[in-house]
Order: sequence, then structure tokens, then C-alpha cells
Amino acid sequence: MSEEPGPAPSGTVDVPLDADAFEARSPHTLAESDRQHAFWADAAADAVEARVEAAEEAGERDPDDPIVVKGGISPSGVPHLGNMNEVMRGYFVAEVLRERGHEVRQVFTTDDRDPLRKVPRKLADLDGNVVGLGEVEDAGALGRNLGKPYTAIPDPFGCCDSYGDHFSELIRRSAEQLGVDIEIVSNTELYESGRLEDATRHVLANADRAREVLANYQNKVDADYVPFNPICAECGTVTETVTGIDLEAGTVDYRCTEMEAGDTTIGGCGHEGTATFREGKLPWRFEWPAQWRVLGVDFEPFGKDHAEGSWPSGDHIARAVFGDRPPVPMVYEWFTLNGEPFSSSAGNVVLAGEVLDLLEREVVHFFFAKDPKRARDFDITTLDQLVDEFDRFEQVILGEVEAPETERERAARVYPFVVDAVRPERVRIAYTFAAVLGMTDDTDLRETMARRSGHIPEGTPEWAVADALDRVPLARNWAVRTDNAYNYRLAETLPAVEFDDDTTAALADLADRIEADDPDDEALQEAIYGTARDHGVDVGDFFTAGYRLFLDEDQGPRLGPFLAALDSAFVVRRLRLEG
RNA sequence: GGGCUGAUAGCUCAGCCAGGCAGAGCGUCUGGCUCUUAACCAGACGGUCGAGGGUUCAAAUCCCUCUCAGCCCGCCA
Repeated sequence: MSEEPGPAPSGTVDVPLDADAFEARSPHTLAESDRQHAFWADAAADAVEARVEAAEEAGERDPDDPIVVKGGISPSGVPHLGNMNEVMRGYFVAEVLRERGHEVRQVFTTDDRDPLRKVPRKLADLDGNVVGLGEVEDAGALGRNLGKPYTAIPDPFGCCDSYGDHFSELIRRSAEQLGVDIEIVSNTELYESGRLEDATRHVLANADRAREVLANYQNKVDADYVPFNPICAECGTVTETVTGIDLEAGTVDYRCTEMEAGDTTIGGCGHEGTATFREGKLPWRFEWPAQWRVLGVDFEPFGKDHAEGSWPSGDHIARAVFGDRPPVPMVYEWFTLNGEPFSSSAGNVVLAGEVLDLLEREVVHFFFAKDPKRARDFDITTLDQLVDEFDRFEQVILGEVEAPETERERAARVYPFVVDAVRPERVRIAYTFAAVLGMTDDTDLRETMARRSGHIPEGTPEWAVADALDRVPLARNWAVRTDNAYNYRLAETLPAVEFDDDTTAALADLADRIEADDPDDEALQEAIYGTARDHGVDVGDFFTAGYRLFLDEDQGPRLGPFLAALDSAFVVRRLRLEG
């Protein structure tokens, strides 16, 4: 197998093939930004605008074309919150560019032609419920499909056309739940439709150049290396032994040999055949630049794992092999979950949908709007702190609290990208208190308690009341999930209690006072103290008796306002130990 | 071993580009509210800005060295 070396592709003549002479662009775009911004997405947007301008001046790009922001992952398993960086980081840059008057498309490649390299231990159904491998119908089928593209493997849940489609659908749903409109592009579809055919032909036509450049980054590249992996027509695995190339016909000849896949070696079937350029895939290091070319990508964020390997080689290959201008890169740090790395196999995952059962979308956006250069822990036990931080951030921009100049500037710039609309009349119930309100499922009672406690001021518009109360089920879910100090439940029926005679008499007395005067929250609080004193009951013990009676706990929220907010007939009955 | 990125109050984080009094919130403590009770108000406590050195009138900020953590330096993606 030998190719005529041919002339260098246009646009690549000045690009050195040696990595020492090439000098890849640093992907740490934010750190290198020459302008200070309150919001990191502005710094990224500056770089994108500079790229677009340069490309237009060079005649490489039509000024009428929209700017393209891309992200992408393999649909290899459960798409967790950390994976959503690929969606959310690009989203903020896209929104900033839109605000600056650009038309922007946010595309997302699902790299579904990648081969399955190991059997996942955890899967998730389309509703986002994580299940163990053993819980699906034919778990063994996955093991028999090692080495095949995700889109060529049956969906273990039987609901989608393939394994790849299943997890791509989960990614799509997650993005939708986060309120981000992405155009999902199936990599398999790019190959099968022929959209990647020219790029594939180009790489193979310049195979010497491709080899020489990639050899800077990967040791296994030798004279026999062919930058194309055909799919075996016999066994369906992605294989790598190419024995001949026919550029004219757009085919390669191959022999299906064994292939290293992580720790395991996937045996080839030995089949010898011919595959078209649509029946295989480019190796990742070429595929990424090929996607940039075909989709016209201007900006691409990626995790720190790509910063030192894939990015420099991708930058180099785009320029030296394709003669293309690579997109503006941006490295983001990874998240951890509850202090540990996200790990599907260890079960340390949380999906976007699950998070949205605990937090308003705005709060999740707020989390993703923080500086991507910093590794962050998403700690479920302290979500109240995150929400408090968001609430304050909101109060700062609305001028409701004093704050240092820098904090005000940052809030003013970032806030509009985090919320759907800036609504000064909105009301937030403190997250922990919202969790406490979740002690009852009675929504009217929740509202009454929120109003009486001052969390919902007089004159709040109806929509704002409804929005504020929407936090209650979220905070309740959190309290239940973490089983923390805010996990109260209003005792629907009389708990098993035993009080001494003085306490019983005092409770009955308190019932009488409530029945007679219908005291407001402060008056009721006073009445509790007064009653305890009158009957010679220790105040602390009396409060505990109250919490026992209504919550079946030893502690609780401020008792006066709490009881005042409840239906008084119910309170009287309970105090008399009648039910 | 080499490279990249990060480290600021108990916790969550601003400030660093372009040097100018060490900041915010939460938590804690104290006090207030006729009142031990997770909602409210006031105040206080809390710092070797990871360590050391250099430049400078002045360093969290700029430079160098080091420590720790994550990632990359096989293959794959």
C-alpha cells in the first residue's frame, strides 16, 4: 500500500509538521484573556469574535454564517451533571455572543460511532433512573458487543434504536431540562450521510502528512499506520488493519484483526473485506478536527483531560493536515460530587434531572456560571448554601442588599444569563425554611405559614407567590434525600406521647387560650411561655412537648408562629390530646 | 521523572489581568426581641492570601523555587 505523497494541502504550506516548531495554542483561553471581565463568558466571547473577524478577513468564512459553538461526548453511559459542562459552558458563551448581536448555533456531537470498550456497571433508563447492569433484560448482550459502535449495539432497555441512541436521548433530555437548546449531531449520521466523506478522503490522501503530525503525539504511529478504522462487515467491530486505500472509489481494504481496547483486547474475526469511507471512522485525533471542519466550529469547551493531548494534536492536525483554523478552545475544570470524582461505575453520579428535583433551574445555571478554571464540588448536603449564595446574588443585583462594588458588577453582568427574566417583584423563601414548609403537603397551609413568617410580604403578586412556593417541594426533596435537620413531618395523627399531669394541664390550658383568643403568632409564642409558667412546667420541657405533639420530634421551628399558622381547631384538638 | 491547571476566614466564594488598608455570605459566639428553639435585628470573633525567596516606596496580585491536589505525558476517547 503506497500513496503518492502529493502536494501539501492548500493553507498548510507554512505549518511545520514537527511539534517542537509548531507551538499549539494554549487552550487556557480564560487565563490568557487580555481583557478583564466580570463574567468569564465575556472573555471567551472576545476570543471568538477575534477568531471570526480574522477568518472573515482571510476569506475563510461568510460573514452571514452563524457562529457555531460546539460540545460533545460519547454516549457511553449515564450522562451526569459533570458532563453537562459540555452543554452549559458553551451555552453561556453562545448567549453572550447573541447579546452582542451575533447569530449563534449551539451544536453538540454525540460521538456515537466510538466503539464500546468496556461493559458499563451502571445504566440509566430514559427517565434518568440509574440501574445496575444486572437489572436490564439481556446484560450479556453488552459483553458480546464490545468493539462495536454504540449505534450498532441494541438498546439494553429496548426503547431506542440502539445503545448510542438511548444515551444520546438522555443527553438531549438533560440539556432540555436545563433549558438549553442544542442541535444534537450524531457522529454516526455524519459518516453514514457522507458529510464526513470529503474530510476522510482528505486525511487519507494526505496520509503521510497525517502520520508525520500525529507521530509527534502518539507513539504507535509508524509507517504502516492508516488514519482510518473500518467497521468489519462480518463481525461489526471497529478494526484497524487497513491493507489498501482506493481514493477514487472511496474505499479501503482491511483485515479484521484484534484491537486493544483499554485493558482488554478485542479479538478480530479475521475477515478480509472492503469498506467505504462511510463504513468506518477516523481515529479521534483526526475526527475532532474533521468535525470542526464539517460543522464550521468557532468555539469548543472541553474538560481538562483534553488539554494536554487531544487539543494540541487537534490544533496541529487542523492546521497542518486540513489547512483549517481551529476553533477557540476553552478548558474547564471538572466537578466532583460530594467530594468524590463523578464515577458511573462507582455509582457516584447525579443526573441533571435529579438535580432539578432539588434546585430551581436558575440555581443550577448559577452554579455553571462560576469560573470554569476552578474545580468545584457539587455537595448535595450543603445545597442550602448554594441556594443562599444565589439568593444573595439576586438581591445584590436588585439593589436589595449592600455589597462591594466588584460583587455588584459581577452580579449585574452574570444574573441576566442565569435567569429567564429579571423580575424585581420575585420572592424567594429561604431554602431551609422552604424545606421546613415541606412538613405538610397542604399547599394552602404552606402559603399561610410562609406569609405569617414574613417570607412572603404583603402585596406580592400572585405569580411571585406561586413561584416562591415552587421551591418548597424541591427543598423538601433535599431534606428527605439527605435526611437532615430540616426533614420535619407534620404529625397527621396524635403521636404516642406521655406527659405528666402538670404538662397535660398546661397543654389543655393553652388549648383554651387559643380557642378563646385566636392569638397571632407573637401572642401565641407569649401564651406558650405564660402557660408553662402558670403551671410550673419548665419552659424548655414545654416546648419539647409541643414539638413531640405536632412533629414527633424534640426540636422544631419557632413554635408560636408555627402553631399560629396551623388550623386552630386542629391545634386545639391536638393540645387536648384528642387526635 | 516532565508538562498544564489550581490553592484566599471553620464552610462557600469574590478580589489577581493593569501592585495601593484582607473582603462578602454562611457558620460560630455575644447581645436584642416580655421569650433557650433552626424564620428576624445588632455586634463581635475569625487570615502566615499553601510555603520560601526576589522585584518594588508598596505584593494575595508580578518573577523564581518548593509543597499539596487534579489532569496529561501508553492505547482509546
